[in-house]
Amino acid sequence: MGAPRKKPAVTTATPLTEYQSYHAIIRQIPRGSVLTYGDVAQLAGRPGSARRVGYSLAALKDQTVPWWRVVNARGEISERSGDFMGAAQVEQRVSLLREGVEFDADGKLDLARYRRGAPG
DNA sequence: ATTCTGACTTGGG
DNA sequence: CCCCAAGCCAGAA
Repeated sequence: MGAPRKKPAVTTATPLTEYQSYHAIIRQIPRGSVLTYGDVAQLAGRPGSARRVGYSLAALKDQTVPWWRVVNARGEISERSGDFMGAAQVEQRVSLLREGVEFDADGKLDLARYRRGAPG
């Protein structure tokens, strides 16, 4: 074929980075509901990459992402590194409490109840 | 280019 | 209930 291919005149839409795809999913979690890291990874079509969902949140700058609605598979708020006195964990818990999510004495929430798509 | 790092999950003992 | 090993793989240095 004739003309050599050149660079597209207009920048093609950059595909979402993996992190952005996780953030897009997290943005859709309704108030008062949660999703686990594994759920987010799976919904993004990357089962097995749960860990990286957390990493994507650690790198988060976009304030519109409700990061506090993501908990681990045991219904707990995960610890992060470099979190002085667990301040970030407290912040997450308070945010969820404000949305009506209740925690038991062990600091765990009932996934069967609050996980997005769960009854009740 | 290469190496190191995780806000996790699952399965097995 | 606890602890551990393996799997995951894009970013950051």
